[in-house]
This record gives sequence, structure tokens and C-alpha cells, in this order.
Amino acid sequence: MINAEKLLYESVQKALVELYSLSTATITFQKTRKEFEGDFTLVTFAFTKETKKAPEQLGKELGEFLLHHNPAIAAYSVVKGFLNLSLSNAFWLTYFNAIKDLTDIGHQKENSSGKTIMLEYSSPNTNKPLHLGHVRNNLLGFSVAQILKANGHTVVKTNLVNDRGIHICKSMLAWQKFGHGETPQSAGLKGDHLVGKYYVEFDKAYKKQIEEHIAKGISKEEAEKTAPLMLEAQEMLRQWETGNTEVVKLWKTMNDWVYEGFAVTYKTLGVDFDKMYYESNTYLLGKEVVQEGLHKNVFFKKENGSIAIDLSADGLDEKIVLRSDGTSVYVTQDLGTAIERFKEFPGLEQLIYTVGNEQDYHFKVLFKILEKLGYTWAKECYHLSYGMVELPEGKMKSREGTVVDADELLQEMYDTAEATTKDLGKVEGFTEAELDELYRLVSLGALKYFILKVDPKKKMMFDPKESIDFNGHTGPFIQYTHARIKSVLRKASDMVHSDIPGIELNAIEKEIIKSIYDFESVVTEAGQFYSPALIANYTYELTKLYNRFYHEFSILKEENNDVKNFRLQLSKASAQVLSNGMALLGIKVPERM
RNA sequence: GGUCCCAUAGCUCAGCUGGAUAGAGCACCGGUUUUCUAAACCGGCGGCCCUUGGUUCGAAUCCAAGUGGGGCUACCA
Repeated sequence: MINAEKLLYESVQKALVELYSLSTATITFQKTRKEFEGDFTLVTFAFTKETKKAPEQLGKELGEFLLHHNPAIAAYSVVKGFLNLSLSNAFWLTYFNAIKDLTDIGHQKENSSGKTIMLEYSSPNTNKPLHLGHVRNNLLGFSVAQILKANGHTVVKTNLVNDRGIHICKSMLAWQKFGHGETPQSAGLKGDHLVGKYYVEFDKAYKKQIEEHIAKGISKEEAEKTAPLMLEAQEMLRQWETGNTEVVKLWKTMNDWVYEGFAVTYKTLGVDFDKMYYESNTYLLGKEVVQEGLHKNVFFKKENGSIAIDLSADGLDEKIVLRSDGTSVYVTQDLGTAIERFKEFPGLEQLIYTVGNEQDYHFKVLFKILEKLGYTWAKECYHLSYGMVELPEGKMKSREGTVVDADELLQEMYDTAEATTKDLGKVEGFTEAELDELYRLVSLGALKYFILKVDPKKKMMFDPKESIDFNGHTGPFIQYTHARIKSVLRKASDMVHSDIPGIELNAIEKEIIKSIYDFESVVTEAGQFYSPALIANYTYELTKLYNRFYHEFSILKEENNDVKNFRLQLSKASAQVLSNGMALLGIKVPERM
């Protein structure tokens, strides 16, 4: 592939050697800011010391040299210490001809890097439906998987379902006590919502019991531990662990309800997994690892019989890895699961956990312990940590019902997409099925883009009172532009696909080609930083650029056939890049809207 | 207390790995359609880039301290 920076780099390197005998300088280019003439900029301040020349003088001499030694450089200008270089019209046209028909532009062939990466995401609890926080997790995980594939890696998407534990027993107990045999069918509720309802019920009844105890003069802490409901839930968990048939049966029934519900939400969101893990199968893993660590003196036994590791030398604290009663804690399971995965996939080169930043500390501990145990792959474990979605009132809490429910949000988005589309009245001739498909596409485009355009590391604000926009810096804006291009292409029956001859590019056409040129490096960068936001913001820039071009210049009515044909092909290539970029976000683009 | 993260326009966010006059969208005000989709385009309004020091030819960006906000600091998961 044609690489402009490399071309310039070699020329500048040569110039520095020949003009100033300077061979050790580090040369980097940046894109020329749009208020100046040029494509790439070399900052000459960096070389003033070694050459003992003023920045402007340096710029002129270098510019002059480059102009005469590199035919791809058409012009230069010097502003203060900035040498702005313009590549020739011919250079950009050659580049465009090389890429204009690529349908996989920006996407390397999957597995071309030979690297296999496991990416875990979603990992829900089976005691409540998914909310907006989970939506961010799912969209982020899915998108990062797409981006890593586009960078040539093989990606195994996994979901580790938290299907057991005290929180699950809480829903089960509340259903048993207050449910009167209610089922998703009888209640007319999605299974996950039904189970979630009883999780909230439990919390209500539990809080009431605590209050009653406190009224009797018992301390809050004591009341929380001794409330009958809590004791019953704990007893239920013990029975589950011993395999009590009745408890296990109830557990299976209610979990199945939840899975049916999740399946619907996952399908709507358009996310999927290559391999499912269930905590009910993995929660005992890691106990042998503890023994192994004890042998190696990585862990030590405390007086009360629990086993711990001292990480204070690494800036962390002491951490229990096995309780005094011999049962495992969270980190025990994660140790076991990680080791199991590397055994199961011997070629695995990286293990990524998509989990919120509230668990930053947990993963630091986990990776440090793996390292201490001598697993060399520990450094290939990565916590893809993302910020919380916050409401104006603060954090979402499932127990207290202060959450934005995923299914409700998706339905609201769908309704808005339908209403907006009908208002605009541009869907004549669409069948009912096509309309449904369009509403899904647009509503999901709006939601996904809204979430993914924000840097994953940062927390984000969501105000349920202000609906997600369909205008401006949004998914539908990009989808619309794609549909608009497709509309033009449908009308261009006489489009020729041969290479573009030497026409003169106007400023904005050149900008679009340059923007397309950037796509590949943006995909690489997004892969390095695990950041769909880079892709989102890139596609937006290209879209804005195209819309300005579309508004200022006629395509179909252009009289010069070469120019017309070029504009058609430029449009086609732009649509392709937008489509490929959006695909990396898990967003589909329509042919018409 | 310890530790980690965050702070940019009224609001939501870009600007990460130092560079030229700090950018978008929304909101608000105004304009563009006999022409390829107006979910669009153009213009206006709007900034002590939290504060103070430091490094540098150059700092929103790097370093230090402070202020404000949030997370974590369980023999819960």
C-alpha cells in the first residue's frame, strides 16, 4: 500500500544528511492544520540545535531540497518553524486508484497476524435484567472484538455468566416466598425481568426486617447479618452447593427464564459469543492453584487457617485467596479460570477482560498473583476497563431500581426512530418488514454510536429525560450520509469503473481522499488503544467532509465526464469506508432511509 | 487514612504519545431547497482548558503540590 509518511520520511532523512550531515534526528510528521496550505507538516524546531540554523531558514532549505528531490512533493511553505508540504495531485490520484474498489478497506484479513486473543465481555448476573451499564459493556466488548479482527487477529469472544451465589439465591428465595408460582408466561414478562422483580422484592423485604431489628435496639451491622431472610438465603446457597434436588431444580428453572430473556436482548443488540462459561462450573477452580502457591511459598497460611498473599511490596495489600473454611473467594476462581483458559487454548496470546473500572484493583491483584505464580503469560492479560454510565442523580443501582433498563431503552429508541422516519416521509415503497428493519437499524445506530463515541476509559453521563439525538454528531447522521450516497449511485447508470485519469482535484475532493487514506491508521490505533471511540470520531469527520462536498458540488450533473466519474467513484469509496468503519462499531448502514 | 481515576463552551463530548489562532454536536439566533435524499449545508453567539508552581524554543497535553468529584481499600461476587 502507498504510504505517504514513509515516502516523506526517507526524503527528509536524506535531506538532513546531505545538507547538515545529520543522521540521528527523529523525524515525525503531523497532518497540516486546515487553515494552512499543505498535507503534512514537519516541525523544524527539533533540528535547530544540531544544525545551528533558525527554524525558518531550516524550513526553507529543507523545503527546497525536498521539492527538487521528491517528485511527489508539489509545493512547500514555511510558517515560523513549520514546514508544510503538499503532495502532488498525481500522488493522491494514484493512491485513490489503488484503493477505490477495495471492499475490505481498513480491514486486514482475520488471522493474518497469527495472533489469537480471547476477549471476555458481558458477563451478566442471572438475577436481574440488563441495564445501560451492561449495554456499554456489551457494545464495547463486541466492537473491540471487531476492531481486533480488522487488525488481523483471531478473536474468541467469551461470556462468563455469574449464575450462582448469594445474589442468585435472593431472587430464588423471594420468588419462593412471594411468587405464588408465577412464571414469565403467567406474568406476561420477559424471564429476566420476572427474576429481577423478585430480586428487588427480596431487597425490600430484607430492608424492612433490618429496620424492625434496629427498632428493637439491635445495631445496623448486626441486623444486616441476622435478618431471617439473609440467613435463609445463605442456607439456600449451602443447599445448592450440596446439590439439594429441590433447590437445584428451582435454580435451573429460574436461570432458564433469565437466559431466554438475555437471548432476546443480545439478539436485539446484535452481540454474540463464541464460547460460554458458567460460574457454576468454574467456581471450584483455583483451589489446586492455591495449594501450588503454598508450595512455592507465594502464599502463606494465616493463624486462623485462611490462605493469603502479601502484595505490599508491589503497592497492593494483603489478599485472602482461600477462606479459613476452605471455600474459595472471587479471585480464587479467576485464577483458576485464567489458567484453565490458557490450557484450553494453547495458542492463546492475549486474554482481555471487559469489566468496569470499579474492579481496577481486583485485576491488578489477579494479574500480579499470576505473575508471582510464574505464569509468563500473566503480562498478556489485560483489563479493558471502562467508566460507569452515570445518571444525573448519580450511579445506577439495580437493587434500588434506579436503572435505565436495556429492553425499555431499546424499545424507546425504536419508537423514536419510527416516529422520526414517518415525520420525514421518505420511505415510500418500503414493505412492513423493510420498515421494521430500518427502525431497528437507525435506533441501534443512534444508541450504539452515542455510547461508543465516548472514550471507553471515561465515565459517561446519560440523562433519560433527554432522548438520544438523531441529528448532528450521531449514528443516524452517518447512516443517512451512506444512504444518500447509495441513492446517487443507484441513479448513475453510466458509471465507469476504470482508473481515474489525470484530472485536477478540488480542495475538498483532495481532503476526502486524504481522509480515506487515514482510515487504515485509525483502525490500527483503535486496536492498540482498544478504543472504538477513535473509529466513531473518524467516521464522523469523513461524513462531515462528504456532506460539504455533496452540497457544494454536483455529481450527476457534472459535465466533464472524467470529473463526474471520479466523483461517483469517490462517493462509492466514501460509502465503503463509512460502512466498514461503522461495522467495527457493530452498526449497520442502510441503503435507503 | 492508603491508593487509583477524572476536571476543556450553558449541556454532552473530541483534542492521548508536547507544536501554529483550543474543536464538534446539542441548545439559542439567522440564512440555504425550480438541481443528485434538508436525518443535510452555511453563518452568528459562546472558553482564566480547575488553581499554583516546574520542565521546554513551545504546555489543555509532561512533572509536582493543592482544590473539587468519583472508584477501590471483604474470609461479597
